[in-house]
Amino acid sequence: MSTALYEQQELKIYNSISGNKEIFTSITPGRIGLYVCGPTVYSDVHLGNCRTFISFDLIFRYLKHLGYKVRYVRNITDAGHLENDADAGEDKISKKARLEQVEPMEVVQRYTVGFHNILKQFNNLPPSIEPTATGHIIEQIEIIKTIIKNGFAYEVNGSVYFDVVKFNETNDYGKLSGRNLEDMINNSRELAGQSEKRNPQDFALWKKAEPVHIMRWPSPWGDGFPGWHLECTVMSTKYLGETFDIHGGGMDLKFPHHECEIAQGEAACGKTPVNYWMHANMLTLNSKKMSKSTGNTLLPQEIFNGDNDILAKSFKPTVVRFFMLQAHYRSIMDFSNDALEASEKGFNKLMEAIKSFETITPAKATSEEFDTTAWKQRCYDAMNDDFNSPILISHLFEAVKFINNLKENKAKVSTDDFNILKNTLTVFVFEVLGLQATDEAGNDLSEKLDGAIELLIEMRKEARANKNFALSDQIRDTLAEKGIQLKDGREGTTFSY
RNA sequence: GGUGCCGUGGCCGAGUGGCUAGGCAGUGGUCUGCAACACCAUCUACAGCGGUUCGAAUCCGCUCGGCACCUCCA
Repeated sequence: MSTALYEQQELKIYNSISGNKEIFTSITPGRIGLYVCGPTVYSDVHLGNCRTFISFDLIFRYLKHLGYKVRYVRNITDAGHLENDADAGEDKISKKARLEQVEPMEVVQRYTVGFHNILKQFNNLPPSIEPTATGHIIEQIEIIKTIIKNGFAYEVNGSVYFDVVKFNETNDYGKLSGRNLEDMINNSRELAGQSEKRNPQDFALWKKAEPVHIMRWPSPWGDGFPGWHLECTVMSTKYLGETFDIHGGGMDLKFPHHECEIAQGEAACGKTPVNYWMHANMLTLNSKKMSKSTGNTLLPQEIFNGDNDILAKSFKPTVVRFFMLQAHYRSIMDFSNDALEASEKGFNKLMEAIKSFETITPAKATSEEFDTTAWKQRCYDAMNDDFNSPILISHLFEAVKFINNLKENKAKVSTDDFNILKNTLTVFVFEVLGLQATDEAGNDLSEKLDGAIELLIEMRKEARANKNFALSDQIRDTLAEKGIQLKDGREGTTFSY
């Protein structure tokens, strides 16, 4: 009988609502409900968006690795996300559809497919359930009715608003974002009397659809569409329960989005919806938040193609992923070409070490310099400390150094330790961090190319044997120009591209 | 204006009271026909000022600089 890892490990998670690292306990032993706010599919995802989803993919992967059965729900927002202020704004999807003269669902489809495609390239695992807002209109209407019945919402002119002031009398609006309602009211920029809301802090649960609005559904309050904050409450409740384990999302969603979710959940169900709130920090470009509205963005495709002025070359998705995992998910991370190039070299070093496992023959005992069991535990300790992937990676590089010493016969490893080392490193690199070896293309074309390169290496070897260095250098340099690098080693010449 | 976060060596980025983070770059070596690659070794640090302490990058205060949220945002 094998014991699940989670029973042996004490996992600590930084809970945004308490501001502390807390020992994680799931509601149901061995099972975890995880909800992460997904994208609004009205345009291409940029690299900043991707960072959040990569952060939570790491978390999802590690929880699974620990042996938890994780139900990971991540929504697709395909309606209800307003462009601007909740009163005057237009639905983002509707706007895009209107501008491009297509059906809203064409917009949704195009960017949903694009989103999936990009995340797949980053080797993100798909969530267990990926529900859409438009697929849950009925549930949203039902929960609005409940909130109204409980006295926390009111209807005005075909729209329904959440009554924040009323809610705050019995509950605490602002506990997640560390605000209090009085301050918010006092510091509100909004002018009184301009709105049909009772208070500027009130937010829409249901919006009346103006005649021009193409996305509309019938409701007890007339034709309209649901408010943005509501879908997450509805879908998390439906698939994970009224209280579930972990809710994640980008830091910028903390307020108002997640604050509103707490309010909605408490107003509808009378209990707090989430035990652990997790917020992934932003990716910056020129030390400013990557954000579509300011145009300060980078698209993943631009990096994969090297098609952007700030990039000196292209980078593989897995290298970008590695780059991101070298920072902690709660830290702001700055993007730059130099930083990415540095990560790429480190990444290659890591992969080379993994490849060289094949060339290592275990000995009777392990050199004293490396304590394999302790090393393995340090790897787990790092991840158990609020998913500290940078520390994990630093430990992986300790192993890399040891492996290189083994390769050079400067150290020895026992069979048992070798297996621990190999399994642990492989599991953390591929399963937990979700990295991918870049040269496992393995398709027909690459096999043919490899054959051709092998031939050139053979010819160069002959030339060198005959001291025809002009020819040997020509072969090496011409291949280098094509991006194929020859590496002369003790056991002969290898190559990479 | 309100609230919160941050400032670590040439670059990226961990660490929150005493123990080398790590990667990249640099330097020195090994290897090589030369080189590249690779590997080994290794240097440079905690924004400034003051305080608490036997001891502070780490705690407290002030100053300077930057960022985020308060409006759509991952």
